[in-house]
Amino acid sequence: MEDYLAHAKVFKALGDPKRAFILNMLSYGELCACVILEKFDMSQSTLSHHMKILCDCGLVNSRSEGKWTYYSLNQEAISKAMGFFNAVTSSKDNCISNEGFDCRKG
Amino acid sequence: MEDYLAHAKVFKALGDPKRAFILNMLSYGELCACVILEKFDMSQSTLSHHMKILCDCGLVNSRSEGKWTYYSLNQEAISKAMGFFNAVTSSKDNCISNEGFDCRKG
DNA sequence: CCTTCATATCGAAACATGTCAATATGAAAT
DNA sequence: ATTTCATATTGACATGTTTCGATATGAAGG
Repeated sequence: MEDYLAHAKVFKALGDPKRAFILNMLSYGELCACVILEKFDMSQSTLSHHMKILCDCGLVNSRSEGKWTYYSLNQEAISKAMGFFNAVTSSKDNCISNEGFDCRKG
Repeated sequence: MEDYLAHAKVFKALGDPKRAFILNMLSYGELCACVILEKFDMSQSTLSHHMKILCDCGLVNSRSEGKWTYYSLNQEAISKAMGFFNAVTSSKDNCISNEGFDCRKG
């Protein structure tokens, strides 16, 4: 279940449309917080809070340069999240079937 | 931004480790609610609530058969969620660069 | 019909989240 | 040194989520 905690933390972060949108913005390259802020109708403190959540779950990296903070994607974390979906969609032909799970047989 | 609402709804659903685990259980095939319930330390009403969230976001289909309810994955919804990650990770070489986003040039 | 069983819904309590204004921090410029 | 600017943190409030026990629904079996 611990695997699922890490995955769930990433999905929880993306569970807010604004954060999902920010992730997409960052797919075009590193961005300064002030630029991201311009695209939204939200306070500076709220954006800072959202960026912290994206960083804490590992999806986004931050880097300070003078007064500015730059954010970028962490491709490895994104690959891990995709791995969850791959595991879910991959064929399970070699695995134990669901017959053991059938409630009419218990 | 509407795209992100749909995506965010799916991610929000997976933002709970129990629901992420249930999705993985379903990757092995269709399951009866009563069987899922056995794997968790939660009340029946709580499981019903979680299954509703997984169904409402489209990730899971449900089917009634007599007294039982069977749940299964909706592969299309899963593909769409993967599409979000693909969009984020794919090369953006042909797109507008981030130069227009640079806070030092405004 | 009445009971039993599986699931859904309701109502309430505890907890988490999103948001803002105010304030703190820390770097750059004057 | 002082001010200014970008960002982070704090505290407070409204809203949403998770959870349970209790109750409702609806199918199957006596």
